[in-house]
Amino acid sequence: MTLTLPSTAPTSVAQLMERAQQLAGLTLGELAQLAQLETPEDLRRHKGFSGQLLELWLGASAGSKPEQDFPELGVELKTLPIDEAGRPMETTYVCYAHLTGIAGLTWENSNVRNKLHQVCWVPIEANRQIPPAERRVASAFLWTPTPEQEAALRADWEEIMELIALGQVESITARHGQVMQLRPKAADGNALTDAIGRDGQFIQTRPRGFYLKKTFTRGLLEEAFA
DNA sequence: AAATGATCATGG
DNA sequence: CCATGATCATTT
Repeated sequence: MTLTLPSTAPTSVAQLMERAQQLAGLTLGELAQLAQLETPEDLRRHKGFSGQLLELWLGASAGSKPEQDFPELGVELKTLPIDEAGRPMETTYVCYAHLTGIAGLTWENSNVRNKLHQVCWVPIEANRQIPPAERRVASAFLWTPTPEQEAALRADWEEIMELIALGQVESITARHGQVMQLRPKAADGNALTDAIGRDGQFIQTRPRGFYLKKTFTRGLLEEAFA
């Protein structure tokens, strides 16, 4: 059978995962060609290529929205670059971190929890030695945090958000958090945004985002393929 | 070698 | 600038 681009969003989680599973074993080059797209020689200036290609193949709504990729299904799509041993090569970006107006924000209504409540992970071979076009999509899997995983995510989120609320954002480094960290997330070092300063006043600082640490996503791969 | 901090492209 | 898609590249 011929693989064709979906014209509509999946209507069920099962259909989404079925679509994802059909992509396993194919290369990014093959998927790009079938979608009439060019595969970049390297991802240096095309960092979002893999993710956007998979969005297309799974029927995710295009564009940038602070919501899930499949809002009707409550599912977020994440590609996960893996090495030859099947381990994550990079941390995983979760979402932008608001640095002001966070009073009353709780884990339950946070963007992080919303995004990670249900994720369709699509591992992709990503060894730097393999040209993007030859990288293969691996077996996708659906994940919902276990109570233990959610507790760990929540603890990190609460620790980091409290520091932000207390005006300590500039003292937060990627070393904070056991499974999730806060790191710069911007076009360049000149980007600045409002944050709360040490004395409660507004300050300008580099925009930040939440990222899942590799040890965490490595665990997800292990439990999915154990 | 691994991890942290920095950066690239795109659309609204 | 915010937010999406992430990976790059310098520092440890």
